[in-house]
Amino acid sequence: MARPVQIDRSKALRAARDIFWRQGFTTTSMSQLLKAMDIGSGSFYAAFGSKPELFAQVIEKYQNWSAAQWERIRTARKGLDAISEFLNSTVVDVSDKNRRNGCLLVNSILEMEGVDTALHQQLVGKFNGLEQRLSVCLQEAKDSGTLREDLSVAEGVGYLMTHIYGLRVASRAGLSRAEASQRVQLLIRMISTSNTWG
Amino acid sequence: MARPVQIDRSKALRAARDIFWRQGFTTTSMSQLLKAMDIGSGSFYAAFGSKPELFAQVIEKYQNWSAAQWERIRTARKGLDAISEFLNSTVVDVSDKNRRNGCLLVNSILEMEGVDTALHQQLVGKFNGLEQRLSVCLQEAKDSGTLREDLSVAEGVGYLMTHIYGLRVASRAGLSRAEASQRVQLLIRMISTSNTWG
DNA sequence: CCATTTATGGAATGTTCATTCCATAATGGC
DNA sequence: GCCATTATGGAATGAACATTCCATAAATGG
Repeated sequence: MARPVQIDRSKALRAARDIFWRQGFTTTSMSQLLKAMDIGSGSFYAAFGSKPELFAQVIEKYQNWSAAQWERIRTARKGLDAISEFLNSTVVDVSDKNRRNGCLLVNSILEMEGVDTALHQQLVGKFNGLEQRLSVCLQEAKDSGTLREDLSVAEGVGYLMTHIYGLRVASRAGLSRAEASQRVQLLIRMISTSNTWG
Repeated sequence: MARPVQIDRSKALRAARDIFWRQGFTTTSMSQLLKAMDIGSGSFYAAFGSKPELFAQVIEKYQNWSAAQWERIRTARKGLDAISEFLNSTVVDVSDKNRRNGCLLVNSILEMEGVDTALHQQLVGKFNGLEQRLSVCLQEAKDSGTLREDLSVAEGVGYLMTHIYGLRVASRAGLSRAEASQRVQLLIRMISTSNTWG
């Protein structure tokens, strides 16, 4: 019938994700984007709508990938172990493969505040989901006695969120994978019951 | 002799700081900037050089203000007290006066990575200075026995830096002043010797 | 192998951007 | 009160931007 689609959609989305990750949404121009995705502008607008719409799709896919990784970890581990593993896996992801890029979601929260309110809210919402998942794990830790007695679950969630944000910024400021890994170990140690480490 | 300068330089710099703080460097256009600073383009280029040069001047002034605040705190307090006071004062600054803006320096580190390498390095350097100041205070705390015995000064610095970055992101994600203040209290409690809090 | 349909990439478009140019305004010295 | 000098704000400029347009390419059914 008609000419078939040549674009490898998921490959193109991955390329888009990487350049947005490296440079941010605003700083990445359409010409850079098209070159990185290796498609022409005609195909681009047919397939993805517009630059902001593409960005939303990238964010969505990134977030799905991150949530899937969480589920994978959850099947094997519980409580602080699960949290520790999650932090380590994101540290690896953040500091190793895409060096010095931090986290696409965190970067975008900072970039979009006051610029694109709808997208900013969407991003904040994704982190609320993370808070709930952390909360479940902390409750498990409390029940099993591995969480420091004087720390409430709510306090623990705030504590962890600060670290999750902070580690991602630090990685973009130049923190190495090894240093980040040490920081993760320390922060887990600090919320564990004292007899498990001292 | 000649027509005198009308521009109130420091007022204009403050206006520029606030709009960069709210929107970031890239997203802020010259027309927005000129309107906010309330000057014409002729005066602007005569007084500040260019948009990037202005930004560097704003960063410099912001950093000087921040360093001055640190010195003020240091004259009255030592050890963990000084750190606690510094964190609280920046939390107030970050969450109260310029709501939801985070920290101009942290925002800019994320924004400038891979975009303006020179400026990014300049910013990272400013945080190295902060690390050294934190290091001195932590050593004081160790000497006076208020720092948790099992925590080295180096570990403590990393721990604090992660929090400092993280709190600023969280504030831009919507964290209230009160919540931020609680998180500061908690993080100080966690690195204090146990007998001082429980 | 032609007709139809749709994907494609590059040229064209109109807007917005940072910057420069310039006529005018405001001062002090004469 | 005029001259020299420099600040000023708005108009002019040219580059870069996101998006649209379009001639062409690539496929299938007849």
